[in-house]
Amino acid sequence: MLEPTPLDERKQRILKAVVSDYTVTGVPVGSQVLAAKYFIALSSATIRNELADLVGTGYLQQPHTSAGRIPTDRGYRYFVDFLMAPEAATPGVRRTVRQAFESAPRSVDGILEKAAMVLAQVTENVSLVTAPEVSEARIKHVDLVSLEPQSVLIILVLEGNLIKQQVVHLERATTQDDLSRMAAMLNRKVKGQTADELSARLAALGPDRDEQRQIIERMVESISVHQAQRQTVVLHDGVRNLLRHPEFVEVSRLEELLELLEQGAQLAGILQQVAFEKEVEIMIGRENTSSGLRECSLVLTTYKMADRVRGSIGVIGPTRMHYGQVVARVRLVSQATSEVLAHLGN
Amino acid sequence: MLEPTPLDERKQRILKAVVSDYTVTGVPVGSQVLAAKYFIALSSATIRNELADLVGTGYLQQPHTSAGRIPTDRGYRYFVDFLMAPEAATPGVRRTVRQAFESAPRSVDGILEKAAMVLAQVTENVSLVTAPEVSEARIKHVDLVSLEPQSVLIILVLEGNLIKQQVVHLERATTQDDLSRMAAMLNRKVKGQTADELSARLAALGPDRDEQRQIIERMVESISVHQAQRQTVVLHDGVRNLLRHPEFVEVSRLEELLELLEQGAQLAGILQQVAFEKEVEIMIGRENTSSGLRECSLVLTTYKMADRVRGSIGVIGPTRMHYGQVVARVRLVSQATSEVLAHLGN
DNA sequence: TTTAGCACTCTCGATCGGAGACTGCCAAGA
DNA sequence: TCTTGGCAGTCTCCGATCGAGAGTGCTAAA
Repeated sequence: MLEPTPLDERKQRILKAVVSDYTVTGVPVGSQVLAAKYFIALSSATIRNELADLVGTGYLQQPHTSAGRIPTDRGYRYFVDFLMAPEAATPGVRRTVRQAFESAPRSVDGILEKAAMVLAQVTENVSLVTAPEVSEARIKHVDLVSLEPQSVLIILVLEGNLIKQQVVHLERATTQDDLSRMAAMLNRKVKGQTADELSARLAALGPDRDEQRQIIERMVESISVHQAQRQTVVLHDGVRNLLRHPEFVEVSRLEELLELLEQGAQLAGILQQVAFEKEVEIMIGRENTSSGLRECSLVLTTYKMADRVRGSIGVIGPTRMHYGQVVARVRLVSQATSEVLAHLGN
Repeated sequence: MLEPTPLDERKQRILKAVVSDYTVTGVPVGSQVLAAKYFIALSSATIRNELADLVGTGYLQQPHTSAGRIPTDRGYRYFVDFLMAPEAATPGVRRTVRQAFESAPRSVDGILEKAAMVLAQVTENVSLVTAPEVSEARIKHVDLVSLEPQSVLIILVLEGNLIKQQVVHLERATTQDDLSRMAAMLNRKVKGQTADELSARLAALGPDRDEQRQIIERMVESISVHQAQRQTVVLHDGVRNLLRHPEFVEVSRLEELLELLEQGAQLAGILQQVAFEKEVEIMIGRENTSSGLRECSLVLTTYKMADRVRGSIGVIGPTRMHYGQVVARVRLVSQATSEVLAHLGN
């Protein structure tokens, strides 16, 4: 890692111009283009000198000797940290997002799916959405349904109207009437508790009351962090958008990325760790530990749901992306999603 | 469409050899290769004559004058209808499938997801799975949960332990106690009925009993055909497999296909109409109405669940695929899926 | 009906060369 | 000291050319 080299104002303007031009055209940008489009007062020779410096300090690179310059990961990082102008989503985009949610089904899953869809659409990249983290969510309602004599379906309604289900096997046959009574009792006992609280109380309960204990254990399991992590679903949409980017003409890159998307677990890990601190987190190229993301950037943020519950939402695209615009749109969709989720019950 | 030309036995053998060789190598197969590998008794010149005939009758085509022959859609169709030897899945594949389901979560969605995953894996193509068609499924249990004073969550457990949920808004505020009483009553009334029966009885009920009527209406809606069709989810997996096939090096084809997969509705239509008659339905190339499937083949069948309920499962791949093997594996996964679904409640 | 022989066609890959785009460096000018 | 014009050098890209290789269709003989 190079130590942070301070950039004087002109170098900053040149770096900014290179990033801006390159993200739009996709072509390495040369000194003449810069002089003509962005720095009429300067000659191309002067800009060449500056460009050589920026290459030396690691902000830019040349694909080959006689080509223009393109940003390095470091150059993009400097750009997003210091140079990027804040952008606002255009009215057209706002309308698209609003309309998308209008046709969303009134369920958490349905809304998140719509969010993934519209985010992919407006950013023209692949969108990612994790299911909400529920280990701290309070339980709102429990229901027990007899499937077979010794087999019970547990239905949990959590804060934010999120529904979890789990099948449990009992040692003794139990009728639906028994189950209904048990459900009524459980509702009195567990309502308003979180999984953590429940599991603490469970430990204090002792080994008696077999069926009930078994059921509560399974309830805890189905909403605990461990479980959630193991099978966290990462929704994604918009893979077709990637095909339009010239950086994916060689199929091998696409293949790595697809594998990452289809297996999900590794991505889930990245999404869970990240993005709970800053408002929007950007990870550029090799900053990602995953080798499949070597030439991709992630723009991530979170969405909220019933205050305590939340998940991650964002996009993944080539490092050469219009960061300002993507950030604005990711933020917009995240806010809209939170809002729609908040109104779910009304 | 050419009228069906009868093929003598030697032409059949040659067509079969061309299809077999081409599906493995991916290279147009010439008269010399055929003579050497499949017809030692014949000279290449004889085979050339036969090949010319097969081109004339539309079973084969030449990419260009000096290339070997490849099957046309018609050639593939003849092959799968009359020439294809039945194959059985290998023990290795059987084991893979069995193991995949062992780690599946005990829910319909989870099992179908696993099915899509393992089918993509063993066929090395894109797998497709529709959600089960539930309009004829009997209702097993109803539960009503108060989300907000005027907002109720309906939870329906159907035959096969399939869970449907729906949010409904009431005109009057209703407490959870009221809802629980109503649920108990509904359970007595609607248990064992199908959506169709329920909707018929609803019509006879008259306009009184507002809340209850509203709730039943929504129940019917959430499991009726129309609703199901509108939002039938088509699971798919294994897009990365396509990248390995040389027919998808040009990205435009991939793009069309991805769009079809990501929007889903059109595919859902194809999957629903098809494959309820024969055991395994094969659609080859231009037999598909969708332009995105011009150069693809579908191999589809159904899976069962609680007898009445069923959905479609299959794969989509390039027309040049090993049909015998794919058919065997699609059938295997479909059977395994049905079996696992049948044991869901035990 | 089958086969050997042969001329012909087309693709594919390698090679080559020129146009174009930029650069780096140098020396002169502000 | 910074800037600039000039210029030689380098590299990619594109199109043309060419030869090898593969495979065919046709013809005439078996």
